[in-house]
Amino acid sequence: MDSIDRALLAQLQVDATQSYVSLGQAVGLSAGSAHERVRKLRERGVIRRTTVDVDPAAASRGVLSYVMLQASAWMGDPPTRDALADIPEIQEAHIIAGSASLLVKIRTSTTEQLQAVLRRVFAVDGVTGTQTIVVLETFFERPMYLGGNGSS
Amino acid sequence: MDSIDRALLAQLQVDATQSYVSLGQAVGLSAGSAHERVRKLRERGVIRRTTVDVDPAAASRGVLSYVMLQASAWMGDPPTRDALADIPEIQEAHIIAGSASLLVKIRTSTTEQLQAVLRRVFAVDGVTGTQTIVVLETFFERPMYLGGNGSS
DNA sequence: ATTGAAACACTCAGCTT
DNA sequence: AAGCTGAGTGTTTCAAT
Repeated sequence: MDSIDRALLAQLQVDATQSYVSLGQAVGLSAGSAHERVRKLRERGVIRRTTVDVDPAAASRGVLSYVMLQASAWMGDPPTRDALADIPEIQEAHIIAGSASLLVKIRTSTTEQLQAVLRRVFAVDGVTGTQTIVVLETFFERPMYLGGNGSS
Repeated sequence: MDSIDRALLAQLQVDATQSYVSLGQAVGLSAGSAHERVRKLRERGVIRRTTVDVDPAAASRGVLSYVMLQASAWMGDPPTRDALADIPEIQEAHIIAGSASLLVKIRTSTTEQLQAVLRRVFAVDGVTGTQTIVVLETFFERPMYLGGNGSS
């Protein structure tokens, strides 16, 4: 992971459809070398996948909320994980430090559907309470920053 | 936006590198027709961009936190937006309903660097308080669910 | 890391349903 | 309007340097 790899990642974050010729130009490498580096980044799992960023509103997922879950016991185990993963509207699930135990990110089409999802969340073993944060407007959502310090 | 478009989006979310031949096979269309539909999805902004999913740990961004900001005044305006956007470690910023005013997602390499970012956040005009949630472990982060109901 | 060549995929125009 | 087909172009991919 040197500065060229980071530059390649930054380029791909912005546009993963560009050719290896333009990728190479952007980082000062031939197309073949750029290709080889990207191949290795994929192989090593630094690049997890190439994906498409879908507009939530266009996909009828205009309601975004974050829900903090209180738990009666330790919930950092596979059964909890799987129970949450079974709820498709949950996009992220994290174990957190602080007064709650878990934080989940939920996207639904309406607040009615959010309510239905919350009902399912409440039914997950160990969940004793929820605190819901509804997003009114998203300022921005962007790729992870790769600049600044980088080791290895 | 019919069921074929949704199937195409679901396919691309999982793997945006696949050929239009395989995309077409997955949804029962020729490569040319699949291509034409994807082109229109991009044109209409349903597909915002094709990007690469980078492993945060590999990119020295292993510390994930969510910070809720209390505000002394309305912060839903461009100056606030821009001030937050100027902090590269902030990956998302949302206006929220509830006791706080804003929610931001921050990725840093260390908790020390998180502290430095929080100092910058506190310096943003109108911010009167912060509540930080540090993620201990991420269960999962996955693409937005596109199934279920879909209109238009 | 580069080069060059072969294989492959994308792209577009014209045609059909 | 939407899908199919086929030819031409550009890109990926790989072996040799």
